Order: sequence, then structure tokens, then C-alpha cells
Amino acid sequence: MYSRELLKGILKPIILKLLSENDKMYGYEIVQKVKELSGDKILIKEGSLYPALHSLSSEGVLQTESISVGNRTRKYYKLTSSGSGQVQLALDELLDFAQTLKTIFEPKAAIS
Amino acid sequence: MYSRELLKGILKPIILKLLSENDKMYGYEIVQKVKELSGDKILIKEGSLYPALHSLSSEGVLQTESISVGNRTRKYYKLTSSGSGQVQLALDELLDFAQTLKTIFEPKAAIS
DNA sequence: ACATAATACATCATTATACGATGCATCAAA
DNA sequence: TTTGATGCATCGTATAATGATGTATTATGT
Repeated sequence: MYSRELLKGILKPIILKLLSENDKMYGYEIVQKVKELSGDKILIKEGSLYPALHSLSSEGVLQTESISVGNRTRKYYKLTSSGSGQVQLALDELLDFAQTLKTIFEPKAAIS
Repeated sequence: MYSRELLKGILKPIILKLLSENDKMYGYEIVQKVKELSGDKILIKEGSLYPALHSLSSEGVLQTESISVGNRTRKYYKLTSSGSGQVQLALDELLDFAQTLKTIFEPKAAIS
């Protein structure tokens, strides 16, 4: 698990990335998927996830669809058509950011 | 320039990385070096830098040394001996984090 | 049968930290 | 002489992830 502040700013992009590759996902599924993709290093908390999902919904980026599974209601989130158009910018920025971080923190080769 | 929140959590590690490779640096020099290393994408603001430097100093990770340059005082920061020992952990975490980000945000190969 | 863990959604106060605004001062260049 | 670069610093604001908490269903182990 990374130190708390490192995750700032990457939660919404992560959600958008997952939803750009999967038609629809629900909250718990997103948490599990991120855990798996990160090798248990990024553990999204409910207190972070649901506010982020609601925020993206009210921005018009996501839309919801509630499905009954047995006696439980499962709430799916998917990109809106306008949301799909905006996503690529956010993903490009993150990929670029990751590359910049690697460049900065890459160990210098030992002097031989 | 990256969106504001992305920089959270990486400022102190960046400072430590630079000071692990340079015996001593002063504030303005750090700002310029980061700007250069990041291709003008990370522009540290004074309102962020100085509180961070002071914080690291009061944690005992950094020590200062004031030098007179002409009529101006330049304040150098360098790692303390105890600080040097702790730095590697922070740097490893950041490099690992950068790799995880790349893994998550790497574009999926198009289906051919 | 009963307890525990996993599934599933949600809210809210707290906390951490980067930034903007602001201030002061020196020095080089136009 | 005035603008921009150099150089340090403080402080209030804004943002967003988290911890704590709550509710409820379903599966699993004993």
C-alpha cells in the first residue's frame, strides 16, 4: 500500500480507464479490479470511491443503471457518450505523468 | 503542467532524490532542476517548496547551511547522515509507484 | 444453528498538503 | 529606470482521500 498522499489525483483517472475498457462496472467490482491490477498496492476505500463516482456522475461523465441481483441492488456505472470523448485526455496525462516520474526517480547508473 | 492534485505526495520524494545525487542545493536551484528534469511539466511553487524544506529540516532529514553570495544570503539544504539512511525507502516507493501507474494506464493493444 | 467474512451501497468529519497571494530584498539587462 | 530574474518566507484556502460509521444481503465454515 502506497503512502496516502500518493493516491491523490489518480482515483478518477483510474475509474475512467477501467470504464473505457469495460462497458459497465459497479463499485465493489472497481475496487477488486484495481487491487488486482496494482498487485494489492492500490486499495481504494469506499469512502473515496463512492464520492468520486457520484462526482463523475454529476459532472455528466458517468451514468448509472441499477440492477437487482437477488435481493440486492447493484449499481452499474458507465461512460456517457460525452464522457467517452473527454476520457482520452485524462488518460494521456496520467501516462505522461507516470513516465515523468520514472525519469526523475530512475536510479542513476553507478559510476564504473 | 500537470493537474494540481497529481503532485501531491511527490514533492518531498523529489527533494530527497535531488539531494541524494547532489551534496547540497538551495531552494531556487531545486525549482529550476525539477523544471528541467520534467521538461517544464513540474513547476514547484515557493508556497509548496519552502514549507516542505522546513518540514524535512524539522524532521531531522535535512540540515541547512547559509552562504553569503554578494549581498544576498543563500540557504543550502543537504541530507543529514540519519536522513541519508531513510531516503532509499522513499525513492524505492516512488519508482514502484511510477511502474504501477504505467501498468495501469498503458494502452491496451488494439484487437487485430 | 450460528458466527464470520465477503458482498454492496452510502455519508461525513478529519487531515494532509500544494497552491495563490503577498511581502521583502538584490542584481542584471534593456 | 524599470522590468525580470534571483532568492527566501508566511499564511489562508481549496481539494480530495481516508477513517469511522451505518445498513443490509449472501456465502462459508463449524
